[in-house]
Amino acid sequence: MPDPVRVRFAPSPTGLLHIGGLRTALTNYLFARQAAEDGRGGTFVLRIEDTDRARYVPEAEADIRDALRWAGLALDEGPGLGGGFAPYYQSERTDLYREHVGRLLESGHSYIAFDTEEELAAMRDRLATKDNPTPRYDAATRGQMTNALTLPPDEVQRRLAAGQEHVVRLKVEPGRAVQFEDLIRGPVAFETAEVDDQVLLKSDGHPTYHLANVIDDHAMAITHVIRGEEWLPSVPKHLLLYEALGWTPPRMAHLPLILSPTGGKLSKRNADTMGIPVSVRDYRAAGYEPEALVNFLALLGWNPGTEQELFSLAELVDAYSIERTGHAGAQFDLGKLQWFNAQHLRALPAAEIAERARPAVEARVGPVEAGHLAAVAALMRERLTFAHDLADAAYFFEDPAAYDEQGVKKRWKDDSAALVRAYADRLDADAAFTEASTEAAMRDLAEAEGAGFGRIIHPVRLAVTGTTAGAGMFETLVLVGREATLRRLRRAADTLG
RNA sequence: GCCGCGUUCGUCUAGGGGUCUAGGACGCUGGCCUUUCACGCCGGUAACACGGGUUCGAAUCCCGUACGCGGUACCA
Repeated sequence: MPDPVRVRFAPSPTGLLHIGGLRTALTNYLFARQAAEDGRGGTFVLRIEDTDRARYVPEAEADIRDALRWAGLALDEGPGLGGGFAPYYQSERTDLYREHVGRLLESGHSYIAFDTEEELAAMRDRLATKDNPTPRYDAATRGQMTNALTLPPDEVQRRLAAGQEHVVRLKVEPGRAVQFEDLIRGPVAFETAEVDDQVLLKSDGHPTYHLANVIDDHAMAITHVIRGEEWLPSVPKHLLLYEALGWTPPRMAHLPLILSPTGGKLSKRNADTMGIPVSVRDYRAAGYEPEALVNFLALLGWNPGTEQELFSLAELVDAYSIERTGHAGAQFDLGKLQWFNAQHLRALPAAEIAERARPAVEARVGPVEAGHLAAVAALMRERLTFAHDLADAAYFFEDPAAYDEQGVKKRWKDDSAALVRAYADRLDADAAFTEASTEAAMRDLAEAEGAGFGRIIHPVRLAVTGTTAGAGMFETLVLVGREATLRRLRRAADTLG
């Protein structure tokens, strides 16, 4: 019986959670949930990889949690959530890393190095050529550096006793092939000659990503490592570490990257110039529904093999299979995300759309009554891309402040004022004021005046809503209400002449 | 430069030797519906990077080239 499935999302708290990070989290979440449904365990762990104190941003963790919660990705284990593998902050696991570094030092799999940053830079400068612009610290060069492999043992001891700053490096022996089976890409192979003597323990005493990651994944019984493709090149380092520590590595899956709409890296700067949000917080602020973002992200680089495109999170859990993930980077298409947004939005109950639209609507027209707002949402749902688009239909709550210029030019004729006034008079006598009665009133008027229906309905819409577009005219009138309709009709007749 | 990973409509993708005159979705577009705008429905546009090979047969397998992306840090 295989070990119960445990996966982790291990962000570094260096800034706001990225769209790419959310995708990684989502994939891990789906993998865990599906395993859980199949009775194979399925624990989704959050681990905070705060080993880079220089880039540490205190607010980042809260942002990450907010983003996950908003997206509906519930955690099973992590800081503050319990689980038997605490602490979940790497900054609190330093002793564990030091202990294992001690083992690696003893077994000869790693060594101490004293080179300063300047010395490393000097080495690279000295060794760099046109054909080899970035020389590595590895078997070929370490003999020229200042480390426990080149210094006499007593000198090493003397320096350590004197408190000289140092790092611990992984001793990588060339001449071996390291390979593994990626869940998404299949067999991937590397030569150890291409792997550098990676720093494992930094001079500030903190581990690097590679060390902490391997130790924690093992210590936390992680069975599947699912992360972005940018990590693929560091897999051999990790595999060598697992081997040196005598551990069985977890299964690994490297997700294709999310690219900018033009194919490049979806960096913050890059995205900004294209008007694309990059942090989850920005998507939220822009009015994207979490269901839509999740659906869109899931389908970026993955498909169910059927023609279904609209998925809820629960449906994704059932349909997901990591083997069906594509291998190539996927360009981000904001237009398609917006389509997903419209689809998910209109699938919501009217009352829910109303509540999601409420902040934007109230910012525009002040407090609105829930029932009325829901009725407006029900009428307008098919015309919305974002919930906040409902605020554009402010005429349901207040008289139009202006009339669409183009619309007036096109629809407001010489006889419009008279017809609108006449229609107002008829509605004045219409006590019922229903969709049927208001429509009948207009048809009667059209017939009595010998005017085309369009001669009346368009000016009426302009008068009542200030625009030329919108839902059914009579449904709109009923929602606007009798008093407001009459007032607007007469006012438009006066002001537009 | 080197290493790794990729490459089907503009974009997301289906497809894994014959069923591919390459399917779906977004976008764009023609029409229908509707005396508004949308929605919906019907239609159109548009792709197997290139060159060799294997095979009776290749979008699918192999090799090479080109191009793209990632990595090449005491960042993750």
